[in-house]
Amino acid sequence: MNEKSAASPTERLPLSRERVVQSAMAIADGGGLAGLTIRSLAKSLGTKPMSLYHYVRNKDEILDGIVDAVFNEIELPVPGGEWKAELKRRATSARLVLRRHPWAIALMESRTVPGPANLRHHDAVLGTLRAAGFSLSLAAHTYALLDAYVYGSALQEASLPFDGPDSLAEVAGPMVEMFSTGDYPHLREFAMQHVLQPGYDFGDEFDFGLDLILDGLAAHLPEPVGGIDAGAA
Amino acid sequence: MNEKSAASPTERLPLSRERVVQSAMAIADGGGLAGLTIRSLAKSLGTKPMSLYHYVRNKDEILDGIVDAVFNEIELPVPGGEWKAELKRRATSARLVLRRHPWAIALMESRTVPGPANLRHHDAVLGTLRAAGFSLSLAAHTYALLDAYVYGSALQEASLPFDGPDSLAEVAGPMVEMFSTGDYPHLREFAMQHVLQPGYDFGDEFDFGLDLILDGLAAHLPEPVGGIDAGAA
DNA sequence: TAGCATTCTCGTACTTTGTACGATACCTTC
DNA sequence: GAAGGTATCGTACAAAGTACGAGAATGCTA
Repeated sequence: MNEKSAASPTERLPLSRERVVQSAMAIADGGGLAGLTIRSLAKSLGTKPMSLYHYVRNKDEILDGIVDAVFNEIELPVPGGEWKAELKRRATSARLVLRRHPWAIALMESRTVPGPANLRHHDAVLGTLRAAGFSLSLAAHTYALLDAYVYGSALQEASLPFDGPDSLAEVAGPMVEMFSTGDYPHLREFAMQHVLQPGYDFGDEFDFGLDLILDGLAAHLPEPVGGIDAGAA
Repeated sequence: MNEKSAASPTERLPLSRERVVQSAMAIADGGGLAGLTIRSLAKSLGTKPMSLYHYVRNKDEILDGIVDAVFNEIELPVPGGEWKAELKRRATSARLVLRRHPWAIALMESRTVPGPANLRHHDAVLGTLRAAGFSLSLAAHTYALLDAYVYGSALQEASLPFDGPDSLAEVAGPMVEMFSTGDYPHLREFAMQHVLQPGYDFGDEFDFGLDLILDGLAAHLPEPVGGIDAGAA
């Protein structure tokens, strides 16, 4: 009865849809999507499972919520800025965000109703492209290409058996063993001579592709009229 | 006792790991990953849930199995062939396969132990690149870039709310409504003037990016010695 | 051919999960 | 303080993965 006022101030905050989503993200970050259950979520909020259903219709709505929260973390490009730099900044940011929340990738496929952050994001990218003189058609190509690359890169990184150059050593043993059978000669060469060499970091691959794509896109743009300040003269 | 011989020949086939995996794929194709349960799988095989556990350790092993089965459907590039054509063929094939089995994309992120078809696939791609004169480092870049693009494109297609130019009309209504608020002006323009125009097919975006990437890669290759049949003269 | 061992099948039951239903506690407004 | 909405949650059920171990089928040896 009166024990409510004695609890920590943190969990005395009233429940809200926002707190539910925030907590859900924290759980997914810590224990993956599998660790996110209504019960674990309720516990982390200091409440009981059924209380959450006052703020969300069902678990799917929570998933939609955390996906949109992820989009919210991605830096938006600024329409009117130098398009290459803007797109690179947002791509790099998106990739970092997805690395921080790898569970989001799997979710994106299943959530078909975009949230407001998602829409805002798309709008900003399209705005940047249009301001830089991209035709609608070229903007469509560009958007599809860049997004596919960013998401695909995130997907690759998420499915790597290691997590940066350090823990690479941990899987090196089994890897070498697997290739010792003589099958997969090229994979073997690739692993031994390149990936397992000191200094290799898969994360570095990202920039190569991103630059290649951006440069390729630039070649598709009509000549900038002025040539000094990127946009229009 | 004697009712066994009366059943249809189809379900009289002895159970096997292969049949389990095949059936699991069929279920996932038909009803998505959510429809694939041990119970539904057992029923489709004319048996009972626990019988499956003689052939697979657990459900995860089934998921690993169907992911590798998907890789098995992708056309391998032929090392020694014209690299651009080979890579394009395998990328196109991969994308078609992933469109046929969209559930595979979500799985790829979670499965970290590659199956034999997966390894064979990687080996063939690397072999093709090496035979074409790609350095290990450039091969790594290329592999990461192409795979990211293919998987990312598949991910995009899978999360589209529509499924080809036909059913696009179905979502046009809600789309237009959503944009009528005045937010998202660029998205609005994009939807109205481009995506919702007759003839637009998102599937066409794929080739643009693929060609851009392949052309960009070609520029990174050292000059081909002969110059007749490899790259550009 | 008889007996035994191995392989395969599956009935039962426990655990974890999402969530429906309805009761309780709380907080306002008169 | 009574009334009525708002927020919380106790209980319970259905669906799913799978542990356990019993029974049936099959093959192998003598």
